[in-house]
Amino acid sequence: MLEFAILGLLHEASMHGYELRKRLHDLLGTLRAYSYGSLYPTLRRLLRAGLIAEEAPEAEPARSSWGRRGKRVYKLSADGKERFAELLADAGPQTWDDEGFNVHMAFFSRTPAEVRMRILEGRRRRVEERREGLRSSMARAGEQIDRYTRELHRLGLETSEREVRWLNELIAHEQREQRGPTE
Amino acid sequence: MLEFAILGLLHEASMHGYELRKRLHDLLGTLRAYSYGSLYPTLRRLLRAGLIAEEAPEAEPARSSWGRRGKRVYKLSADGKERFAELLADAGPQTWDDEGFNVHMAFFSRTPAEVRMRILEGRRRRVEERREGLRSSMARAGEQIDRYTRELHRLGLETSEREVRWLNELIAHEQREQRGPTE
DNA sequence: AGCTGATGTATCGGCACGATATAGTCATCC
DNA sequence: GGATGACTATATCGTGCCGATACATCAGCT
Repeated sequence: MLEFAILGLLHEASMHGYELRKRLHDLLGTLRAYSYGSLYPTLRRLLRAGLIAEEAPEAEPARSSWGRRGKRVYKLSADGKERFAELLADAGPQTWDDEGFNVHMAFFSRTPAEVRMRILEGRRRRVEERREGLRSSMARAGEQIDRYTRELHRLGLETSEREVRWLNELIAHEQREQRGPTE
Repeated sequence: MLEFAILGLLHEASMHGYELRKRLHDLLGTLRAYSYGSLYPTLRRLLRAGLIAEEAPEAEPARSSWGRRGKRVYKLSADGKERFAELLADAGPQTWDDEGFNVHMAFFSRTPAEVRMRILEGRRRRVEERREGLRSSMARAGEQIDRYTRELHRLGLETSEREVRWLNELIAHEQREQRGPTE
């Protein structure tokens, strides 16, 4: 997932790690941390795999003897663009869970319309399952259950219901666009 | 966090791994997976640490030569109860994030009242921060931003606002209880 | 000149994950 | 009676992500 997010951000512009992390943060809110403990190892992995490359450091010739460890700027390689396109076209199970859905949605404007639709519908199914799970768990043992757990379930249920409605609106909008994009 | 959840569940009743996992699931919904890949290693860790113990297998003398690998039933040890009490009394930062808060709230009826209050208030602060982050990010760049990202932020903002209201109600309820428990 | 806070790269141990293997039990259906 | 499949149950492997921490650079302030 981090790989996908990094590829997508570098697709917009070349960046160094620190900036990448900030962009990840306001892309995903506090949903995920994506701290340096995962960012830098992933960056190295992508480098080794040849999906990203290090940009030349602007002809700045070895300032001190040890060099200033200075800003490594990463850019997307041709392979990386291809890989990103593959991931964009994917609508598998990992695209309906919380973090996967958020990341994919952040890149929706570059996602093919029918893939968008499948992701949206998959996500809806997933949230509906959660909603039904909570409903039945609240119906079972209506009284004897712990007050705090009940409150927790109530909030979860309302949140699921709202998300389903939100998804319905998005899906309806997509359908309208597909039928008559210029109308 | 898993450690805390396991200790809490075993505090109610002795159980084997499979059942433990089911109970974890309807405790936490689909928020966390807590698959066997984390459950069994954690169980072993707790065994080694002496916080839980294996219950005697009911005098069933080696049914076949290799034995039926049968049900390992775990129970809380004295140390484990102590450890659970410590964790119950904790209201640190990890109790305000999504998974931590959910687990702690599930054991709220066994949590001291003032710890409950501190957790609730900490959680509220956390959610308010998220809410403010989303608000400012929506205010910044009001137009130019991607339509899908905007929708994502809108849902997140509404969800945060609802959760803050929900927390306010819970906190008010706690205060009422603390002032006049029997009224 | 010295402090502070933001920028920036990097690693460590540990926790949790999904996938997968293995195996016993029980009901159902042909 | 024996095949099939659903459920119960234990266990491990590789991998990804986490928080904490360390270490540097640099701009602005005082």
